[in-house]
Amino acid sequence: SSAQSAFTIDSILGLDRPDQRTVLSAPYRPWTDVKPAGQNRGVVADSDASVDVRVNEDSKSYSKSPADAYRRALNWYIGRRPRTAFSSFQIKILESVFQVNSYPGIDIREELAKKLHLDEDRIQIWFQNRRAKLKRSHRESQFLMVKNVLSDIQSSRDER
Amino acid sequence: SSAQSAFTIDSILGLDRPDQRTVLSAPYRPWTDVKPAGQNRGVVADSDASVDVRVNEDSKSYSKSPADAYRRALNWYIGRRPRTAFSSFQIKILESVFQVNSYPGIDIREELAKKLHLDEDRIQIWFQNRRAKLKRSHRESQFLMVKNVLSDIQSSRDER
DNA sequence: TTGTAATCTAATTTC
DNA sequence: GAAATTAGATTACT
Repeated sequence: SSAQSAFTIDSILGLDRPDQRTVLSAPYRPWTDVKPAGQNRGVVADSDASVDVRVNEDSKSYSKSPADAYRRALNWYIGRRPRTAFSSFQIKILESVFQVNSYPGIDIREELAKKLHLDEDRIQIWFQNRRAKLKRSHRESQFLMVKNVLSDIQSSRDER
Repeated sequence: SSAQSAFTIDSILGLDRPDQRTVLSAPYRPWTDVKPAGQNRGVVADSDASVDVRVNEDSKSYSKSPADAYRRALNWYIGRRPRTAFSSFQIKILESVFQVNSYPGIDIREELAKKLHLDEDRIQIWFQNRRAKLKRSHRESQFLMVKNVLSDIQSSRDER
């Protein structure tokens, strides 16, 4: 029964419309949310209430060239979340939790979020990236070990 | 409690689920647990049945470096299928079909698999993920609409 | 330039 | 099959 024949590649290629994607799948940006009166441009994630003092900006003056401003505005328009800058205190806590549990469940993530004044989403992303980093470094060291073993074999062979 | 997976290989090896063993012992880091010799996986079976050699003509060429080989070996050990990289042609076809039918039956999936040189499983997973993506975007746009209505109400109230 | 937050999506798990 | 999550790869910001 050729119910399938309706979907040959050729026929499908015929009705190819380039810009249906934009209509169909708008970017998913939940943080574009209701902040009634406020600037939610806050970018830097945490606020008060903690030991955390993130003062010293060093003296890195960022170039505020029109090009940069334009790029930033474009990114905002495109919808990328402003990069979160974790405080050293927040990172210390996250790292110490990561030591004992690299896969914190929702409960732990929520608790961390509350105590560090971060969104739970930020916590989750942080752990994802942290695991990727650890895995990367582990992979590289393993690779180096293999490489060294191989070169050892090579050199011991050369000695003969 | 963990009566769920009583005698799976993973549970015996302690590779079960992260949250269950964090308290008990070392952190759960699957990629660290590599034990070279092969008694770890009961199901090794045949060699390359799922190695996924599907490098497509117009997709990015993959480097065959030792590091990559090692990564693939790791993935095999851990038991996760190597990530499939669909070619732009394949995606174009899949998207086109998705426009017309988001729930293709087995017959359509098989036909796609054959014509795109993919496993039918990959097709099915692709449609599942694609539906999830579409659902997310719908949720988001609905939310934006509500948000706009609310802010309209707010501003019209401010005008008084 | 480097490190890493953010994004996208294929694959997995649980229900 | 949906929902939630993880992994892998990449992008882009500082």
